[in-house]
Amino acid sequence: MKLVSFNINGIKARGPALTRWLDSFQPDVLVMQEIKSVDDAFPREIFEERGYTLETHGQKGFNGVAIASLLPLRDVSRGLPGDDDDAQARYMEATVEGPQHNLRVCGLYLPNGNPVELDEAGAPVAGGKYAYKLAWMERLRARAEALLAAETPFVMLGDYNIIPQAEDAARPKAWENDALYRLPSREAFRSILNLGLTDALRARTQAPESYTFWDYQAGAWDRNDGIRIDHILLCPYAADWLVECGIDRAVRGEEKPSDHVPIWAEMGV
DNA sequence: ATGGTAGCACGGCTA
Repeated sequence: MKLVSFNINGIKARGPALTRWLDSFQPDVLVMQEIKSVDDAFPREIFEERGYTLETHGQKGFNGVAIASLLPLRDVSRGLPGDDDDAQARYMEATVEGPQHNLRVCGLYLPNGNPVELDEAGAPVAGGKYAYKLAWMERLRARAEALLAAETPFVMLGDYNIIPQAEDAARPKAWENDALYRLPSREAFRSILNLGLTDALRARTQAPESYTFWDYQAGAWDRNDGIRIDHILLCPYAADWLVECGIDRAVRGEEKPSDHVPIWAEMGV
């Protein structure tokens, strides 16, 4: 089964590029981020004409996630547990019924967190975007812990907005104080990994320049000024089922691309 | 310190 995460940066603008990629790559399960659409305005025909089941969790203007699957989906849930007041559409889950195993697929769009607002003691300002990011990551950690405790095989994949290590950025120095890379952000990501999850890409390659995002600005793609922020994290069961993992970098050089590219995992489920 | 680009939706925020 080919499982993919792709931050498409706006479903209404991405139609042609997305359909070209869908027809060539033919993912079995696709989780999308930044659909930037309400559910009713999502052009479902892109997927339904190709035989996909589509589940969306949208909001107006920003954010929004979706799951498309050729395999049956059940028990779809929307929203990350832990804060009933969180109105941002950034998380959904569905169970994919594979021929051999069921897999809980958790699609996520982790908050960017910029600008970083700190008080005089250096603590994140309550109500600020950086505090929201860290709180969201703690909720994600708790969700992973709950799935592990239930022994539910799962994969958490999406746009994490986290650069895990220096080798995951072309210019790490430039990101030192950024919410995507500053130490507390990386520590929060590590604490999720340290539950026993596997970074699928790093389990299969140590290749340098394994980037998934290049800014539209300042010719970042032409200069290969990229960062690795889209990740596939596997629970121990899922890590055993991982066959291969890669990044479809060429998509970034095609016409009217997203600023992210797909990251995929071949899973023996 | 700013600007550089893109998306949604049509003004300004988000990234």
